[in-house]
This record gives sequence, C-alpha cells and structure tokens, in this order.
Amino acid sequence: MTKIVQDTAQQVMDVVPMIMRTIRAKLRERRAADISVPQFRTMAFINRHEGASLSVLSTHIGLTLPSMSKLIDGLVSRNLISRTAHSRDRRKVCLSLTLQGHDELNAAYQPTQKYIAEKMSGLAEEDLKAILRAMQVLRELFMLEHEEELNTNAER
Amino acid sequence: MTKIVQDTAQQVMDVVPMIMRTIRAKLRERRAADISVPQFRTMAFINRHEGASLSVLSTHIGLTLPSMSKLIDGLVSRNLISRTAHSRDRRKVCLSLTLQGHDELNAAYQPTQKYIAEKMSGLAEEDLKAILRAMQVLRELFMLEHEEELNTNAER
DNA sequence: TATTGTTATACTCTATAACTATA
DNA sequence: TATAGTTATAGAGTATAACAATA
Repeated sequence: MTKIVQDTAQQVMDVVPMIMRTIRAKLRERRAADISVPQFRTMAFINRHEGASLSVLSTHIGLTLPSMSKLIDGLVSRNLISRTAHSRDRRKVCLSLTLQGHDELNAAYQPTQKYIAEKMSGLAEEDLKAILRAMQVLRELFMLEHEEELNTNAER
Repeated sequence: MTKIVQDTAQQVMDVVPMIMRTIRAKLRERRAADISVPQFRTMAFINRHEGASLSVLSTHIGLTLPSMSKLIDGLVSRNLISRTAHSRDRRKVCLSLTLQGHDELNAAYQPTQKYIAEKMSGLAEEDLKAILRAMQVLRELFMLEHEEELNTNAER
C-alpha cells in the first residue's frame, strides 16, 4: 500500500464528515419541523428506490423491523408516503412517496444544493474539475457494496 | 451560477452521504459495543479540540446542554474522558480524552481508514491525485463555517 | 445580572419478544 | 416450516424546566 493511498484515505475520512455536517445542518434547517432525521433519510431512500419493502429499508437505514414499521406509520399517517401490499407476495409491503412527500423532500434538498453551489461558485475551473472527477471515482468505489443489499428490492 | 458548479454541487450531495454511510458502518462495526454514535462523535471532537467546554461541545454535536452533560457523565464514568474545572473560569468544564479514551477512538478509526485505503488501492494515480486535490479544496470550503463556533474554545 | 453547567421530570425513539398472516 | 410485517412492552436518549455556582 503506497503512501499516497493512505494519505488520501485519511483525507477522505477527515473531509467527508465535515461536508456531511454541513449537509445535515442545512437539511435540518429547512425540513418541516416534525420530521426526524431517520424519517427524512427514509423518504430519501424511498425516493431512490420506489416500491422498496420494509425489510430492505430497515437494513439500509439501520433500524430494526419493528422500529421501521413504527417510523413508517408516522409517515403514512401524515400522508408523506403510501403503503400498499405487494402485488405478488402479499406479505410484503410496497412503499412510495406521495406527491406531498415529494414536495417535502424537495423543499429540504433544493436549498441545500443551492447553498453548496454558492459555496463553490468562487472556485477555479481546475478545482471544480478535480472535485467532479473525484466524485465520479468515489461513487464507483462506494456504490457497489451499497447496492448489494438492494437485491431483494429488484422485483416489485 | 454556471452549469458545472451546479452539477458538482449535485454530485457532492449525492456521493458524500454514500461515503459517509460506509464510514459510519465501519466505525460502528469496530467500536466498543457500549459506545453510542453521539458518544463516539463527542470523543472524536474532544480529540481534535482538547480542553473543549460543554457548551462548545453541545453546539457542535447538536445536543442540548443537559443532554450533553449526561452523555459526558457516561464517558467519564467509564474513564474514557476526564472532566476538570477550567483554570481561570471555574464555571467552565475542561474536557479531554484519557489514555483509554484515545485507545478506544483509535481502535475504531484505524480499521476504517485501512478499509478505505484498501478500497482505493487499485485506483490510477491520476484518480488518486484528483481525490486528494478535491479533498484539499473541499476542506477549505467547509472548514470556515465550522470553525466559527469554536471561538469560545480558543482559550483554555 | 448573565453565564456555565447540573438535576428532575417527561417524552420520543428504538430494541427485544411475542404474535399474525402469507408463502 | 420460513418469511414479512405488526403489536406489546421496556430501556436508552433527548428535551424542557428548575436549580446551583461562578463571573
């Protein structure tokens, strides 16, 4: 393992949480007051994986099935997501965002993205390109393991 | 605001949480079973800001003062951090890691860093350089606002 | 009188255990 | 018999309110 690899790993471990802190803070600032962070993450996940089941969600968000079930209860009762039975396997549940859920999610996401864009608007083009390339590479690297757990979600 | 800035902001918002998820998962995997994530974050913060006060911590971690106080109770009782009175302002508290606290922190951090380094070990040198540069730039960008809240911590 | 931190109390969130329904 | 999800109950974590000590 060369030195640059270790240095880079160190930098990633150091900087990524810093950025994440800002993203979280902004999201928190903008989201409707009565949505918790796990609920927000849940909505974001369902947005990316329409029709996800409860089990898949609980694995991804890191909650137990009962806790996830209760969290979903809250979102359903506020009409932010819809919960219907899976068409072929009636044990399963099929979750998706309502229109209102989409709106809530966007209302939090967009100002955050705008904030970050403004922050970066003074950067030299070379720096922007480096960031863009870095993000592409890192996405490849960190996506694989993340998608494994979604196999069960492939069929709806 | 040019298009590349917005694209890059989008990528950052998309990829950073993905990486963060991996970091969190690894940390969780390795840390002593009876330390919560907020406790872990607290220890990491104290490591970076030796002698931090309770108020500074609660602001940074995002807990109220009473909650922070209780969390610290738990860490002190397990001999992971030490809590002494500030030398000049005796209302304040002066927090630092114990030797054991350092060990616990490292025991969680190091395997995570190693994991990430291994993940990146196959990358082309150009990609590594792009990541390194991106991290430098992003650090500058996201550090400023973060350090503001630490002014009160400067003097011990 | 303002600031720093702690104690008391209540509530929310999450987990484990037991259960129901479907495959 | 195994899997997906829900309900019941208990414990941990966090907040608000009231308080103590120092500046």
